Amino acid sequence: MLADPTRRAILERIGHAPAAVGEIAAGLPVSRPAVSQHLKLLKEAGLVTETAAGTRRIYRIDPRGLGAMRDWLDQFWRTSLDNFAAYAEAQAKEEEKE
Amino acid sequence: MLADPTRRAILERIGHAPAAVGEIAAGLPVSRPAVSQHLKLLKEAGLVTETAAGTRRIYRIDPRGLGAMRDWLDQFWRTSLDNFAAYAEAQAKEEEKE
DNA sequence: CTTATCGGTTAGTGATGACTTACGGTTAGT
DNA sequence: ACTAACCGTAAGTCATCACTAACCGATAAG
Repeated sequence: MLADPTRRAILERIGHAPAAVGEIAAGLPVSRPAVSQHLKLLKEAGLVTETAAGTRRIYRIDPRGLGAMRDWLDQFWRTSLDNFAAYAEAQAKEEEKE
Repeated sequence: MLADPTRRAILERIGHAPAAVGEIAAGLPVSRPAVSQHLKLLKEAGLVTETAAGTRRIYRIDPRGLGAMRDWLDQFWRTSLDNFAAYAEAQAKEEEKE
């Protein structure tokens, strides 16, 4: 998902300020349909929302999706730290025996 | 990077407890060399550390790399929220004019 | 109604990358 | 030394995905 550089660029672009598809594509070395396809995936992933404004579609960051991803990583980070600490402690006791 | 399911599975595996390559591969539907290749990338990405133990190589989560990634996402999340709020406010003032 | 702008969709192509098989190197045990 | 266990690497294959070109629908302006 966030592996693609173009997709990250798009996210940072509309993370800075909401923008239409054409505007985003103008600042990137790819065509407009490519951006459109990325936005479709980002919308399905819940990272982006779309609002119609005339013929233009304004895309914005969806704080909920981004927050959820943050929470997930945060959770994983914490449990990993806990297990890391637990193992370090167990290791210390093991060496104490010898 | 974290786009690949196998890679996420490996991370969660050794996030739970340190493990050798063969042990990790045994719990996954892929071959041992595949796991080895993933671990190479994860090590280069700073998400994992390797320690030799006889013929076995024990892999662990590297809290620094994982924390860095967490911080990056956290930073991005916060600035996006700020810009989101700023635009909402500007929008409110704009409507106030009309 | 006609024209222009804006954007989503489809089909096809090229590149990236995940995987397996085969091989070689290193350490532990006998 | 010989054998076995464990692992990294190289080469090749196959699927996935990002991209472009072409097309069509919808809205705005004249």
